[in-house]
Amino acid sequence: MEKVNSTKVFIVDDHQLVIDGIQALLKDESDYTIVGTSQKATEVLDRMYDLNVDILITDINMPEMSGIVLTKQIKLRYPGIKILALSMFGDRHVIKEMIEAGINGYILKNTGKVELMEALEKVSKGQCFFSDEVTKVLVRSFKKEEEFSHLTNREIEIIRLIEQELSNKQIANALFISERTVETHRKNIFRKTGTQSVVGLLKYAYEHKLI
Amino acid sequence: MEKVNSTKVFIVDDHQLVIDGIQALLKDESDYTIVGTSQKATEVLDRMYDLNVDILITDINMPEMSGIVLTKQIKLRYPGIKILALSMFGDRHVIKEMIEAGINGYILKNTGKVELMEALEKVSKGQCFFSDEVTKVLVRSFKKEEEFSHLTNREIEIIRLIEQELSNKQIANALFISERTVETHRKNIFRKTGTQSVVGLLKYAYEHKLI
DNA sequence: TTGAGCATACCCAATAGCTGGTATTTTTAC
DNA sequence: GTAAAAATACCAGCTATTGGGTATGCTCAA
Repeated sequence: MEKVNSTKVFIVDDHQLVIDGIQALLKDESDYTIVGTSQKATEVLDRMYDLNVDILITDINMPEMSGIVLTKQIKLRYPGIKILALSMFGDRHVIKEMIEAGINGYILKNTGKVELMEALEKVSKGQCFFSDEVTKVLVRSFKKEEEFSHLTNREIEIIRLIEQELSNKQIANALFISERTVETHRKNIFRKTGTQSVVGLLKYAYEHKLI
Repeated sequence: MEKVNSTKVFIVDDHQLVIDGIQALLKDESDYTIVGTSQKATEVLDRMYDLNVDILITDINMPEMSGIVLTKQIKLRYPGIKILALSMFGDRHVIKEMIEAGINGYILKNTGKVELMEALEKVSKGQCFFSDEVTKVLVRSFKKEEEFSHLTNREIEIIRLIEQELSNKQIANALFISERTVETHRKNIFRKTGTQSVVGLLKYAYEHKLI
């Protein structure tokens, strides 16, 4: 199993089955050796110390510590480790944050073995790899670049107050502005986020981590 | 690979990686033969026809058709097929619905190979298998049985529709009841949950895993 | 210095949602 | 077989939200 020139891979995912799955997929690939796995992002940092890991495959949505935080920590303490993000979703903001955190690749869990191998190969060579869907999001994002959904600070502040169950009047009092102003902000918020109700807005806010 | 007495398994999951993973895990287990896989629940029904499947492993959260609907359909048309549900979450209501739909087992994706094998073994024998976490939910549910929030099924149904951003009128249309009835249900829901706005209600729903 | 973007503010009409009732018919449970 | 619980339905009135606008200072950058 251990091979001198093989790439050392470490897997972090809170779903053991995904870990086992990837492990099974890579078992026969002598180019890759899995040197460790973990269900908790929090314990990964210390385990990196003596393993000489080449590629860290990490889930993004994990309890306790997200893949984003983990990536930042890893890149800070072990800049040599390449990171391949593995996620259920191709959310624009998450992708953006992960890229800013310094990932080398981003694949979705609905991709298969072939793409995983391709991703590992590219990443191990120092190149980048993104799933088609992720690339699509990137391109779209690049084209419109915030154009339609750039919420101002004031708007985000108001979304948070809405989430606190304040009515327009209460928000107006809290911020020392007129109720009319709050109404205008709400209108702009709905327009920018493409939502039409508080419910939709809050789902948007949760998704985009505004709250 | 094909073995006469081996149990025939079919896997449905919208994440190809999970499929590949399970496939890899079962590759060396001669007791199980994977006779097919699919990323779309909608196409599974027809493919069951001549495969003589023993166990269907199905994800629950899938686009287009949920595992719940799929289970019901399968049980209707192929009552002999055993169904092992595979999910990210141990949501009380989903578990309940799946059990009502007739599943034989329910495991979480954060369980490993050992548990998967155990589950397959029990299910293939006609027994049931539930992950520890799922069992815990079942027991808790049995003990308190709605005690603290005793929302009725209808009420929960309505909460879910509210979460889907439907207005009272739309909910009324969707459920073939009068708008007045929906209003009454809403009143009762607010009273029972101790909330006063949709926002509060949804937070309550998320906390109590009603959604 | 001019224009874009932001925060502020107002008006009006229409719609939706909330409050606090009452009441009938099923269903379920004992 | 009866009583409780759930689901259904209606009314009236009130408040809040929404969507259509318009408009004024202010700041910052081209």
